[in-house]
Amino acid sequence: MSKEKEKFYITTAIAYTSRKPHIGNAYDIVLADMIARYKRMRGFDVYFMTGSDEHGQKIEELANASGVTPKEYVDNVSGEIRKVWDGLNTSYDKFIRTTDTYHEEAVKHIFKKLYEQGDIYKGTYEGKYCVPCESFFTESQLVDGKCPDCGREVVDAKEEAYFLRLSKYQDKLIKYYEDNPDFISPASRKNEMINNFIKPGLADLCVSRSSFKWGIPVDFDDKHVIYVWIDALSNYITGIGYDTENPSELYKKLWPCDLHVIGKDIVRFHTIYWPIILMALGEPLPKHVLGHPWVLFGEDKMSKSKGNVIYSDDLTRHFGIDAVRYYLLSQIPFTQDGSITYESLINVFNTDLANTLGNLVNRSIAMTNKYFGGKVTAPKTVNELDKELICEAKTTIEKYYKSMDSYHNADSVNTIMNLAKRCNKYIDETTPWLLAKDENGKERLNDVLFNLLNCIRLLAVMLYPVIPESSDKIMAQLGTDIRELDFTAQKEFSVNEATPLFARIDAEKVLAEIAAEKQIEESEDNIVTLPEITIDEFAKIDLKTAKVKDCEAVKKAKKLLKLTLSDKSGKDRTVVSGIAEYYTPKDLIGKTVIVVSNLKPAKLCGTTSEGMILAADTKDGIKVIFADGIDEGSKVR
RNA sequence: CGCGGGGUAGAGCAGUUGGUAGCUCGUCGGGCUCAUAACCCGGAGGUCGCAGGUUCAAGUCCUGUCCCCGCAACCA
Repeated sequence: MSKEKEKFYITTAIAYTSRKPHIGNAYDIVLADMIARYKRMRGFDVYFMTGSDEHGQKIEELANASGVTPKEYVDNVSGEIRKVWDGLNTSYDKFIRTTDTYHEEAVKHIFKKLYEQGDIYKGTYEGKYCVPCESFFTESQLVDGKCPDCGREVVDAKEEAYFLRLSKYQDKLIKYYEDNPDFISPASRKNEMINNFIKPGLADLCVSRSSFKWGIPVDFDDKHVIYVWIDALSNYITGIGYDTENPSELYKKLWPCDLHVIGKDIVRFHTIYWPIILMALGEPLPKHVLGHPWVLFGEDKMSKSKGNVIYSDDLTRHFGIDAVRYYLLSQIPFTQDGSITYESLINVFNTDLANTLGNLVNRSIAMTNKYFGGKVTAPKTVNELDKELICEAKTTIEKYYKSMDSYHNADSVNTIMNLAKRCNKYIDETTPWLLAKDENGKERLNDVLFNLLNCIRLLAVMLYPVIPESSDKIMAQLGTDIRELDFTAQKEFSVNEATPLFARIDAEKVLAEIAAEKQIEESEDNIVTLPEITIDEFAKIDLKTAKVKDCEAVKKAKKLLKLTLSDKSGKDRTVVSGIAEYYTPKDLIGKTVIVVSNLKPAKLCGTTSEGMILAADTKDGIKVIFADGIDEGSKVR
């Protein structure tokens, strides 16, 4: 307990408050939590910060759509984020919100300082502008040189905006990379940054917007709000009391940050923009950025529109917090994307937690109670089998330190579980139940059980960062609180009653439960009630039957089919529909469908669509509504 | 030729600087009974996407090629 504890400042990315985070978003903080708990265990004075990113156009739009103010909107979602983080038993010290007053003030000061010293300058943002849509587009966003939203002509336009001079710091940044080879991990991400962004030359970054209001205003030019880069990234310093004039004691103690834990999609912002902002401020750079992969659902990226989103509270309700943490921390690879499914989670839970670990703890403690009334003492002799076990325990600890220190979380867990398996094997090798039957076996039996319990103690300690609650339970059952990772630290055990840690999960039963829940949810989703409309409003929609004369896939598009429809009006109608995943052209030709014929034409992937055909969203995908046998061109109402 | 990631046992993954191909689950067979139908041992199963090249030696380096997945485009 020295006063000179080394500090360790760790952060997660701050979560965007557009909607409730799913399990993939939560991976970020669970991973950071494991590292934070580990570092505390190793005696560091840890400061662990997370939070929510609450500004931007999208929030403004979402708030409008749900009829609340942006602040009300983000208050709600930020609360949800905290609930999810807490529901995963994460041990953060501070939760920052970018709408916190101190943050907003500090960001204004940062922006102003950078402007005054010339690192931010006022320039013009040039692009293509669609007047009716009031939107800017880049050349690459245009479809056939026209507005991607409405298909109309766009004009060259300029808008005032503030820019951050990145180019000025380019060489310094490269030098920092060279001097600090460990700055970015995994290493592959670093090459990506250098090759794709730095080498081609850094373009100055637009750091303000005037197209929306929900942001921190530029205090010397109130037409503009500060865009996400400077706002969100600055949280890492404002959250610990940075300000351009009088940074806090906490800031002086903690900065530079030891580790930013972030997703691979934002590595660029944290390894290029963020260091440059800091260089411009004259502050030291973070020591390490860890860009972790994504958690996919099965093969797919989780997304609301795909309907494959998994939320951590659903998972913890069924399987417990530690099961979810264990899965994330043991099954997601270091560099490439990992995947989660209910089946795989149940499988890992049963084999690792219930069978290997839970059963080991249970059988060992049960035997100690049964044969010795719960008390065993350190052995006086050590035989070959014991030596092997103890040796394995020692190398496990070394490997554990090594993989944890390089943030290879899954490797660490794997290493620990191997020791648990070794313990199970030790039981087989030493056959305690036979020793118990032999009057002369008592002393040997004591030794065996002590060695076992002591290894289990080491397991519990090492697993603490992964499954803190279960780790504490194991320690409680062992009746010890000695947390040194040293085999000799423990001299005797007086264990408590053995109660199962993880009850095996009946996969079929639980999967059926989940499926049932999901169905209820979906039917609730389908009952979404839209505002009432009058019959006159309905009459504005011109629905007609039409025959599919021809159909082909739209080139360059995965989801689109181009249909040529005949409705007796004398003129064929082209409709593009996003059903290519469910229908082939052959399925549709000759069929009669219902078409919304007075829908405003739109251009999709270069093809103009003059209407839309009716189809139902079902849990098995999209089903076109056919009207075979009805004369084409009939009015539908 | 839009950008990026990947193709290693049935499934999911490791394979550091090139030197006899590993792990988990599953599967088949055996053992044990302290324990949560758990635990332990053994077997089967891979020409490391394909084709060339460099090398005494390539999953590992180089070239070409095929396929898959993200992003972008797109769900009228």
